[in-house]
Amino acid sequence: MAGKARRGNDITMSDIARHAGVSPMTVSRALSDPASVSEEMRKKVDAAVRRFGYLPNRIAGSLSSKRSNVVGLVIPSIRNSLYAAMIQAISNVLRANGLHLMIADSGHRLDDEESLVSALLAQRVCGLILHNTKHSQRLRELVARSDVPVVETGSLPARPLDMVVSYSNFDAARGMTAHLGRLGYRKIGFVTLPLRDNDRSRERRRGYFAALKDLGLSADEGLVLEADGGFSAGADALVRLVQTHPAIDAVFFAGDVLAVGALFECQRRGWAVPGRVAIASFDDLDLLRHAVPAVTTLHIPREEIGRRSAELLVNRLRGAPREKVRIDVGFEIVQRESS
Amino acid sequence: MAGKARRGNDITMSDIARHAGVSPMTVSRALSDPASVSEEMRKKVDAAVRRFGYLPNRIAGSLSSKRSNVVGLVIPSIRNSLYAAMIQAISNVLRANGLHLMIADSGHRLDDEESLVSALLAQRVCGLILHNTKHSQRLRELVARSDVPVVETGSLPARPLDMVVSYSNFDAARGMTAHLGRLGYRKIGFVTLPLRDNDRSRERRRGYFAALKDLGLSADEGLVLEADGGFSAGADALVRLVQTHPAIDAVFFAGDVLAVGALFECQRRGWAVPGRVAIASFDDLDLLRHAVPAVTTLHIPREEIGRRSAELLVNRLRGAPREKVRIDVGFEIVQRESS
DNA sequence: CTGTTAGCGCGTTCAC
DNA sequence: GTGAACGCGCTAACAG
Repeated sequence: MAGKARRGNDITMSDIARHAGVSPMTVSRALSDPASVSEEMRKKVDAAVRRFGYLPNRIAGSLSSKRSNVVGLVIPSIRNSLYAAMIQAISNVLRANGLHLMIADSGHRLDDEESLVSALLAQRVCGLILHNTKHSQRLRELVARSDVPVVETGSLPARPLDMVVSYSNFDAARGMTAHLGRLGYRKIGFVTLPLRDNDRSRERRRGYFAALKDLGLSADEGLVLEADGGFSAGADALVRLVQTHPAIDAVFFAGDVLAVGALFECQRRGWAVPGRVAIASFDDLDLLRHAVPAVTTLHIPREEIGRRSAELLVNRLRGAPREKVRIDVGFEIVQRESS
Repeated sequence: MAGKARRGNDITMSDIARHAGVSPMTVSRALSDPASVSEEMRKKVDAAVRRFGYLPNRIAGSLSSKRSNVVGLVIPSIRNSLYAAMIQAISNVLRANGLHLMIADSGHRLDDEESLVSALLAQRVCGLILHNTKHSQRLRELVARSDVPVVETGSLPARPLDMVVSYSNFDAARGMTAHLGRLGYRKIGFVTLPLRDNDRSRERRRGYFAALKDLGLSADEGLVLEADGGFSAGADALVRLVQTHPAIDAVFFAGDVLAVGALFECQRRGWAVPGRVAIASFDDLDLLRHAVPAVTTLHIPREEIGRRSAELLVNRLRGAPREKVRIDVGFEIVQRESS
């Protein structure tokens, strides 16, 4: 499946050259590096370009120069506002540097990630950003062979492909759990997103247990629930926890909008937050700040992650030496009214 | 700014051909149309491909065949969950058809849209989806000359570039206002997103006024407020309306999360919704269904818009005749507790 | 500063 | 069913 890119009578660089009375090479230079050409030539070329509405063919340019200006991005799900801030930041940085963005959605599936990366490499992207750090073996080989700079994000892997910009899911979850402990909560529930094929979720759960241990609280598997994303899932999880463990005094939702769903459920049932049960969330959605009560959460600098990832790629493309970079952007605990 | 796409010793089709003991042409065929090659050849080629981890160079392929497999998408803002559902749908359809997606963010600026489209056309995308229907003259020329299929969305323009898949902002806003009238509300406020460079916002406002007229209600300019996006903006707008027009009994928020911000503000102030003031929103964010009270809103089938837009492109690329298509996907009024 | 030559890695086209 | 020749539109490398 593919389509004609343009009709037959497309205007080429030679056409422009002919009409400007110069060589194609001069046109090429006038367009890509105007300073390298005399003003007279430049004017002639510019005039012809405007007159015919010439658009250079970047495909041909890329093939010839062996350099592309497209960066590939693979994310687990486009439909997740968390990533939107990151993508926006990536897009801004790339654009400021004349680069373009090709986005692919892996749907949280590892094998799909592999085929997407291979498709992106076939398109000869000049860099890759992967929001995922657990990869198939073949993906690792593909990437290694391609010699394309890669930034991984989403977590801090033990064995990075190349560069990494992320925060530690373990530290963050541990930090929030400890925070709740410090506030005096003693029976802290934990609701996680699906753990399968998702090391980010697993790290968060590990962090939760580590903090319990630090706090000298006993780990009760019954206080941990796995939930799909979404408001209802959060609501259901909260209700189940409260009903099965009436002594519960706080719940930490380690994912997407779960906490808000739970909060709404409390409003519906008239359970005071944090009076009956405190609520904490992961990720600083705008929503959380404005909800009533405002929700305690972890602020992950998603925008910064995007920006710095893109900047690292840009630097590499500009010739920065190939060295492993590992940036931990950290996180922040935002204490609000819900805890 | 651009980067080496790969190191020098990249494997080419000729390399594979040599090692498989066949001609490059056979490799090409074995990969793009396996059925056109004898099983023996196919096996030899496949073996060599796997052995060397060969990845065809789609850049070269596109240049040679004059067909690309990348679709360009321009949206006003990546950071807007409304578009996420649409993008996801587009991405799914394209992927199922072997196409890729290049995303650009115009930041709601018309001149940026123009330069982005021209960059995408330079990349020789095989199709374009534009979430915007008001374009610069040069953009219209660019697109016309390129002969690339285009789908516009976001509203139903009087003078489409090519194909259109959208709903009518006018009809939707009018429908909701009429709905509020039918429910008995008589002093209906209206909060719009910025009107500048945004025909979608303007259409919505027109729809609001048209409905007031239909209802025989007087149009009071003081009941109309322009607000930036975001929760706070919605909250502020509501408070201002209620304070300047104490008799107000409903407010229709024609944009993004404004309604939710207002609802939260009501919770904070103890204003009953819909007792003191009814609230209606535009666009069926998940959030609205789960808020307390659940918010009356317009359901715009964003996912359908994305899916059908992509399908139209795919059909064209498959050879469907070039005819103007205009699909109105409609909308639905979702009556909930807030009105 | 400008032009010439020679590819980039494929697919189209036409022979066989 | 397979191969050889040619060209896609541009840029690297070198010569002038």
